[in-house]
Amino acid sequence: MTTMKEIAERTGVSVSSVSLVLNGRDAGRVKPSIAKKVRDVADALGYKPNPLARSLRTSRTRILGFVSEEIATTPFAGGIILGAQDAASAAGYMMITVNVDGLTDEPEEIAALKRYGVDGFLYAKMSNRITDVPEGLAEYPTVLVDATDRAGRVPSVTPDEVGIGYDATKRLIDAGCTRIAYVGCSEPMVAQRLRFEGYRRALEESGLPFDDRLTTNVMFHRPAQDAVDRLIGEQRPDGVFCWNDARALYVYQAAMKLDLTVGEDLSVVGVDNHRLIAETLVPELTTVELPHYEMGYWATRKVISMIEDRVPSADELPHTTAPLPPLDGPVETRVRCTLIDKDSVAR
Amino acid sequence: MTTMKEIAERTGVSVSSVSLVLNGRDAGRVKPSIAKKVRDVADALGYKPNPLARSLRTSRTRILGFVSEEIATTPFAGGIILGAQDAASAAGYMMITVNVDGLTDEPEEIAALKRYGVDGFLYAKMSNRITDVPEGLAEYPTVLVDATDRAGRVPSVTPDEVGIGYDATKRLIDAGCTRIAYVGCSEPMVAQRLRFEGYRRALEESGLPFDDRLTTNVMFHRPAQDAVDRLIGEQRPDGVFCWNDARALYVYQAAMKLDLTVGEDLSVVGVDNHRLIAETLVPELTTVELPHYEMGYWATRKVISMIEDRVPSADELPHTTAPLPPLDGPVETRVRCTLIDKDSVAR
DNA sequence: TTGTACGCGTTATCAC
DNA sequence: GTGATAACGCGTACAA
Repeated sequence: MTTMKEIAERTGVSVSSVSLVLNGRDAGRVKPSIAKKVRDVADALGYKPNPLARSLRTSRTRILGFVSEEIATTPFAGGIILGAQDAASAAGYMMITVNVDGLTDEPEEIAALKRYGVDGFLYAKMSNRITDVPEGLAEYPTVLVDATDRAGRVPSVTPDEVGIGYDATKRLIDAGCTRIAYVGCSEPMVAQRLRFEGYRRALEESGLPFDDRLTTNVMFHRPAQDAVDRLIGEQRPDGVFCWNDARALYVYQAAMKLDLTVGEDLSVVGVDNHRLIAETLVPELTTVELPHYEMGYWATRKVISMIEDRVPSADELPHTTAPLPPLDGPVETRVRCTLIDKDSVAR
Repeated sequence: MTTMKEIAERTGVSVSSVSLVLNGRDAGRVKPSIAKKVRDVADALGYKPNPLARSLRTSRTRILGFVSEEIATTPFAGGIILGAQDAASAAGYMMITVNVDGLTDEPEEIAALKRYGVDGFLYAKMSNRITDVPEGLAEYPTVLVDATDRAGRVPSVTPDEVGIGYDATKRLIDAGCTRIAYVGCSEPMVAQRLRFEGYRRALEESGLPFDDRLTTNVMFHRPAQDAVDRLIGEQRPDGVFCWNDARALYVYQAAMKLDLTVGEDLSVVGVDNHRLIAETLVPELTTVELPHYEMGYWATRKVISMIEDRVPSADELPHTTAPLPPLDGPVETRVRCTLIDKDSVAR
C-alpha cells in the first residue's frame, strides 16, 4: 500500500500538498505543475487512499449499514441487495449487511454497525410494510426499502402498488376481458389494499362493473386452491389478476381441472414474487415485476445524498434498468413496476 | 462515543493503563484496585473500543469480506449469508458482502475490500462448483463455500452430495420401493455425478439392480416435463429421487396425468433447492435439505480460526441446527444433509 | 506499577 | 502557494 507520505517524498513536496491535490482541493492553492506531478506519481504508484486512516480523521467511513429482517431468508428480493450494492459500489461505498431475524438481536447489531462507523443505514423490510423505524437509526441518515415509516419522517421507497393493480387489470381489459377476477391476499397488507384499489380504478375507468363475487382473498395450500377452484368454476371469469405468482399457479391448476386453457379461455396476470415460478414452472405467465433492484439502487443513492448533503447530477447516476425517481422528491417515493407480456394473456 | 482518553481522565490514570486493563493485559502490571476502577468507569460510560482506531494500529479490522457470484441473485441460498452472519456476529466480526455478477468487476471489488482492511475472505459460489480462487485472495485467509478449489489449496465446505443421493434412495428403499427412478440434472455438475453415485450405492447395498432406463437427466420446461412423463409412464417406478424440488414438481404433474397419487402409488424425494416449492406449493414433499446455513456458519468460523490462528474451544461455538464438522479437518469439508420426512413417501 | 512518547495515514489549521 | 504541525483513538515499547 503506497501512502501519501511516499508520494510526498518521491515528489519532493509536503504531505499536505499531496493531500490537497489528491482530494481535488488544489484549485488556486497548489501550483498546477506540482499538482500534475503529484497526480502522476500517485498514478504510477497506484495510490489508493487508506479508508481507515481517512475515517479516523473525518469520521466518515463510506460504509453503509444494510439492516433487514427477512431479506436474506426469503427468496423474494436478492434484487434489493444487488441494487443497493451496485449503487454503493458506483459511489465508492461499501455495504455491511446484517440480518436481524437469526440469532442476532436488532439493537445490538445496529449498535455494532455504529461502532464500525457506518455513515448511514438502509432499513429493508419485506412486502411493503408500515413500520416503526428503530430508534437507534433516528440520528443517522436512513432510508426505508419496501416499507414506509409510520411516523412519516424517514424517507422510503416502495413499489407503486396501485400501479400494479391498475396495469395488470388494464392489460386484461385491453386483451378484451370483461369479467376480470382478482385473487388477492387475505393478510391485511398495505399492498393488498392498494393493488385492489388499482384493480377497481382500472375497471371503473373502462366502464366495467365491479362485482365482488369476482374477488377472493386467500393464503396458501388447500384452502387457497379450493377458493380459487370455486371462483373460477362458479364465476367463469375471462381474466384473472393475481396477487402473486404462487396464487397464479392455483389459477392454472383450477383451469386445468375445468379443462380451460390459460391464454385462450382465460387470461392471467400475476405479480412476480418468487422468480422461480415465472422463470421455470410457468414461463408463459404474464407478470408484473416488482422493482426490487431499482428500490435498492434508489434507496442507496438517496442515503448517500443525505450523507453527503447533495443531490448528485444526472451523469453521476449510471444506467439502471429504468429511470429512477428524483432523489429530492417527497418522503414516500414509489417506483413504477414493469409488466412483462407473455402468453398467459390472450391477444 | 466514549474514548479511552475520557476514561483515563475520569479515573485519574494514564491512557496506557486504561488500555492495558481494557485489553486484559494488566496481570501483574496494573494495581488491581486501579484496574477495577478503570473497568467500573468503562462500564458506567458504556465504553466500546473504536474499531477504526484499533484497526489503524493493529491492522486487524474484524471485518470479513463475503464475495459471491450469484448468491444474492438466486433464491437458493440466503441461508449461507445468514449462517455466515450469525457466526461472524457471535465472534465479534462484521461482514461486508459483495456481489460480483452485477455491474461490478471482481478484482476491483476484492481490491476495495482489501483497502477496507478485511481480515479474510469467504468466497461463495453456487451449486458446488469446482473453481479457481481469484489470485487476489491467495495471500489472505480464505474459505470457499459451496465450491471446491481446483488447486486443492484453499479450504472449502460443500454439501455431502453422495450422502444426499444415498439417504434419499435409502429412504425410498426403506419405504418398500423396488423400482426407484432418478430424475437428475443434465448439466455436468459435480453434484450430479456424486448424487448419482449415492443413488447407485444405496441400490447396490440393498441388492436392488440398477436399470438405466429408470434414470433421466433433464433441465426445465417442456422438454423436462416430457422426459419425466415418459419415464413415469413407461417405466412405472414406485419411487423417484429427484435432483431438486423443481424436478419433483414435474414428477407430480406426470403422476397427476397418469392418475397416480404421490405418497401412495409413487413415493418421491427431492432435494430442496428453492424453499418455495416445499414450503408452499407441495408441502407434502419429502426433501433433503441442503446445509446452507451450516456451510456459511462453518466457513466463517473456519476463516476466523485461520485469522486468529487458533481453533476455538467447543463452548465458544454456540448452537447451530446441527453439530459442525471439526474446523481442523481436511481441506475439503463436507456437511451432512438432513432428510425431512413428509407424506410424499409411502409408509 | 505507572506514565510518556510515538506510530498508524489522513485531513485541517495556520503560519510562512 | 506551500509546508509544518496537531489531531483523530488506540496500542505498545520503553522509560521512570
